Amino acid sequence: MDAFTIPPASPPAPPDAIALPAGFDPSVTLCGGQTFRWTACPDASGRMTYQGVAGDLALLVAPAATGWQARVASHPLTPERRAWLRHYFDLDRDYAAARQALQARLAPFARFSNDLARMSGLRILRQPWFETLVAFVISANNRLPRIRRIINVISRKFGQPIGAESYAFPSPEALAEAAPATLRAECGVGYRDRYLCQLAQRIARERRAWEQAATRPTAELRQRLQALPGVGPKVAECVLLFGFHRWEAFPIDVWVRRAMLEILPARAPGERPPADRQIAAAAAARFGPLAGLAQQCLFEIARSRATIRVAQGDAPEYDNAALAQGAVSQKL
DNA sequence: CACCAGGACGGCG
DNA sequence: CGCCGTCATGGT
Repeated sequence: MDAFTIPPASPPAPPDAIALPAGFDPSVTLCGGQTFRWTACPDASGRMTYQGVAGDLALLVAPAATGWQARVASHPLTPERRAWLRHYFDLDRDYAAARQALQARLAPFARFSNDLARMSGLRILRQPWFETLVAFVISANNRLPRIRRIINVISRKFGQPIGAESYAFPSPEALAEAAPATLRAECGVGYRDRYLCQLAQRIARERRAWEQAATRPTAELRQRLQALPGVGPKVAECVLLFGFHRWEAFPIDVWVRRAMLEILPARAPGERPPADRQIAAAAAARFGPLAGLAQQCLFEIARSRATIRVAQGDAPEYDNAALAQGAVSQKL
């Protein structure tokens, strides 16, 4: 037990719902880049609510008298399901303490330090690892809206129905039945079709070994993940963080790479941009066991900066040609 | 139309 | 090891 596993004080739990901690931000947590199974939709009175699937439960996150609450829309809320939801939302971790420590580590970087306040309601969900694995194989060279669509189509075609209009993500065995041509033509996974077939068949065949692997040290689990088809360094880190909840994992994608250029020591003009290995080392040194949370904050901050500028019709905020030559964009 | 996206893979020097 | 072209698909 470390300093970040102290149970936080939670609002009183209603009998038929889970109370989410004060300050919880469903928009950045459920509709950001870590899960692809939630959609925001206003209710009859215009208030924003969030519908999603977690495991084999259909959920509704809605505003309550004090903050947000999560209701199970598909099943009665038994004590077992309540415990499962507490685990899913990671309620036994003190995010206030983690955030405070992260704020201190980012204090030298004013722009991040300021934007970090907007991420105060971000939590790292504890998602089922097989779904996470498949989702982030699909995420490679892809965009968030299309990833969400693909995941939902796959669930509808191969997963168990939950209630009227929701579907659980398929088991490895169920997904292993899918033909590559079906995944490509009907689910839109593109060239990732054979990765997904091989992946599902292998996990189904090695299911017991993978349940054991979940208890192994991060370095070993990382190595096993990267040996899977379609799983490279970045996807492996995402599965470690979001599927196995290893907070020392630090996924480096285009957004995080751009953000970390601000944190790494300034380079001489013309010097090559840092390799991912160097970025990872810098992240481990600066963030340590908070690397995963730091990464998700940096990701959401960098991406929100871009969408704000796009919405304002401003020029692109990142000049990729300049970045390739080693120059940091002035607007970043 | 070109370019990009939560990259991975195979081939090459 | 590092680099580089390629890989579907859909949105700007």
